[in-house]
Amino acid sequence: MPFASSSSRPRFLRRAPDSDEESESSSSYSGEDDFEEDFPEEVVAEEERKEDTADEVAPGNRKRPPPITISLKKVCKVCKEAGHEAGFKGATYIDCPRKPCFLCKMPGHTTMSCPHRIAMEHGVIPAPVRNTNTALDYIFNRQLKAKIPKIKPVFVVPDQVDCGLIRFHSRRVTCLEFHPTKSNILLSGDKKGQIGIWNYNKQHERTIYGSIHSCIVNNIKFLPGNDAMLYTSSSDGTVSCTDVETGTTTLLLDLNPDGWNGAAAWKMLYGMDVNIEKGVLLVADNFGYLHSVDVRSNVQTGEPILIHKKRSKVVGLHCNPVQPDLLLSCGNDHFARIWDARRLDIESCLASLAHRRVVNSAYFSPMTGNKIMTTSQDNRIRVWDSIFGNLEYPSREIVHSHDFSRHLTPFRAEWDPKDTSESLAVIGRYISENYDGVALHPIDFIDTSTGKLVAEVIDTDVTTISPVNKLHPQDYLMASGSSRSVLIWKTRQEDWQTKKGQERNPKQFIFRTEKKSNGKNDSDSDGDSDIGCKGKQYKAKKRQGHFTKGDSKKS
DNA sequence: AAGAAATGCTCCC
DNA sequence: TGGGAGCCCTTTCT
Repeated sequence: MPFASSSSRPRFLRRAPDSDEESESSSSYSGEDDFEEDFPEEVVAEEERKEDTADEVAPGNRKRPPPITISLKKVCKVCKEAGHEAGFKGATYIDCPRKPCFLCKMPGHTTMSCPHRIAMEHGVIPAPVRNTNTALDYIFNRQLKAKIPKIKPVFVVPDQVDCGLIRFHSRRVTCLEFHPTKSNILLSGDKKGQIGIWNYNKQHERTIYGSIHSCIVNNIKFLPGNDAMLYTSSSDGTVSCTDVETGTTTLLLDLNPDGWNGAAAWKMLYGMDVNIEKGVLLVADNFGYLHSVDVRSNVQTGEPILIHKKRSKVVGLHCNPVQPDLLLSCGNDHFARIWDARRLDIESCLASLAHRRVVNSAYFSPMTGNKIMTTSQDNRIRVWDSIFGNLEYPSREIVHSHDFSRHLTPFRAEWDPKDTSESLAVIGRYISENYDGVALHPIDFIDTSTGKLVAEVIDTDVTTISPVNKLHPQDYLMASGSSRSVLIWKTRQEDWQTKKGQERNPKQFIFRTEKKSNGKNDSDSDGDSDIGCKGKQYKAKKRQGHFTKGDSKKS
């Protein structure tokens, strides 16, 4: 830095007793001389500036670049106060002690010492038990309880990467869907509006449709009985129907027919689901309204209906798998709501499930449709065990790190569609864990009936966060979207729980696509297939053959 | 290799 | 009731 030549050598240049390489790099600077001559006095240490500013600023209003301040004091980058530091130390993140716990959001402790982090049951908050003795309880006990399996099956967790397309998309992945009939086909949507189609058993059978949407694809859905067409909703305000084979697209709904009239007027479509009985596609927008499209005539039916707070985003819609007229919605007004689709108006809401923050997703359980699971930005997964019971409070709240970050696709806990006990859920984790010196973000499998963490799935090739995860409806595999990449995970073996330490099978392939900016093809050049940037230590460990997945993690 | 950008929700007035 | 500042574990590119 130019201060090196200024007449009075500032005292901060002296190497502090515990300082490291920072002052070295300062003095080695050989910057521009002009700058140095013109503004030598601008560069001052923080403490000195406080004393001198009055004299310096007063004479004239000479146009000057903003003063550069340099301090070697330890300053927390989170709360900006001195005396402590927060951030990564190696692969371990040190919390700012002045902020509430990053996991459970309660003050008085940090993430490391959070009781929910070390709890056996992964931080379940039991809800009060209420015996309401209503007619609904009677119906539940009489008609439904017997159908719920008593013995819990062994959970099967897809725990190792089988194959993947690194940087398949040009922006982060926002949604995933398996093809309903053609085995091995994965559909993926991204933030840019592109839709990827990939046969994950064949590395090179993949396509990107780039002109269906102009921004975030929020949903990809197939209609029962029609495996040729995919339906997509997007933040460009449209619903489209696309032929999987040809890519030809029909526009079904456009909420911005007059184009751009400013951000305040732009409508976006988030939640989407199909009411099979009625043959309608339901979509919800960022103004609190529900729209429906008849899928036989491909025209909009009825008027939009306000189902959440006006001008708030409705991010999720789900039709009950057993009773399609039962609709579940959720959104930015901190509520999840149950509706009778035959009578939709804001007064006829069957139940409003309150949350402390934005609700990212709300799903009925996949088989009986009798449970509800929601993911909220207050770092809690909530489960209601029976939609016929008392819905005032959830049956359980499971503390889990899936915070909001504007740079990430919102996390959504999803049911395992193959689990007959309707208790296994999958969700990506936001905060990292130090796995043998490498910070990784696992994909968590949670038994929602107990809150127990069944498995935390990692792969050393995946250093980025995986917010989008989809379990296959029939096969024991999972697709995940992590940054711009898509991956397929399979189970190591049937009884994976008992043979944890066994050797991994080699991956089929991880195909790394070209960097798009300069056209330089760096694939296969170095053999590294990291998809994140925290790779330094990881690469070093990998070269030494140091890293095995069975290793215990540090904590 | 440090820095900037992208950009959604909350809080506060 | 709304506009604007501010923001804790990102990821990518320069």
